Amino acid sequence: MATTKGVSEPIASWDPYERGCPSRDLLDQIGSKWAVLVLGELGKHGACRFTQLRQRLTGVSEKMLTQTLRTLERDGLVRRTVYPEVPVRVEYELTPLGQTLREPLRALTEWSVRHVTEVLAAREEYDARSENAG
Amino acid sequence: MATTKGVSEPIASWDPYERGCPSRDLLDQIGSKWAVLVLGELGKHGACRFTQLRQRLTGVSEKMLTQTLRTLERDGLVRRTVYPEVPVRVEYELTPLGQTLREPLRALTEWSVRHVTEVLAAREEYDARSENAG
DNA sequence: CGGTATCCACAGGGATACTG
DNA sequence: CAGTATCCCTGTGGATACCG
Repeated sequence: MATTKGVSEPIASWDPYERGCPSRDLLDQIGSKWAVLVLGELGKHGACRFTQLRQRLTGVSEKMLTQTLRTLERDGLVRRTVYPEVPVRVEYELTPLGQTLREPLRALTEWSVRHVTEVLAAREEYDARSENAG
Repeated sequence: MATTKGVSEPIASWDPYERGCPSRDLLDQIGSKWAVLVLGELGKHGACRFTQLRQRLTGVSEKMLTQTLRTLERDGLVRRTVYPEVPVRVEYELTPLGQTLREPLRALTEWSVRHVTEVLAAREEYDARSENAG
């Protein structure tokens, strides 16, 4: 799972609208389904354990939660701390870098909550028109 | 192709952290790879034609661009206007609802551009440590 | 020009079982 | 508790060809 390191890969551009641009890939990462939710949870509750996250993010599989946390840790957004107790305890929390993502992500989440009814209405109208035209 | 309309589906919750919540799905939609970029382009340049978008979003296939635009149109975020000329001209632009997404999305995009170097550095460090640790 | 239709490969992601 | 390993299926998304 070492993923491609790409340390010496030529960087075509820093414009996120260009393919192969690191910031476009990054944008894709942090905007991904579970990353948004994990980051949001850690932003709201502070340090969380694995099981807490799994319970709060209804429907996430262990595999995806682990995978998401590993990626976030690798990207320096989340810090993973192991407490060598028995049984072992592991806590996840936002790094300072991760903290800087709180506000943008919170804004996006709030948008989706505030405007979901409008979107739902738009869908119904679109579907209704498709039937008539269709 | 009518996708599930889900008009009468029971809504479990409006908390985006709950599975099956419409706002969580919506968050997933607007955060998706191409939707972010399409919305961003339309936010920057105003009305755009299909071919313009395809050229600016380097690497997007016609299929995905069409699919993304259809979803955004159905969600009421993008308006599609057909000018019955020969050859036909089609323009896409943000609706008022879509406009309200500009700022949150711009903030997120800016974040990824501003912090990409830190993330890249974090990855190298993480990978280096993984090698040492075996 | 601006799509739609079809085929196909592959990765994302779920379910389950097992381990330090 | 906090994962890892495995299997397997679906959806994503590319390539190609054709239509209004």
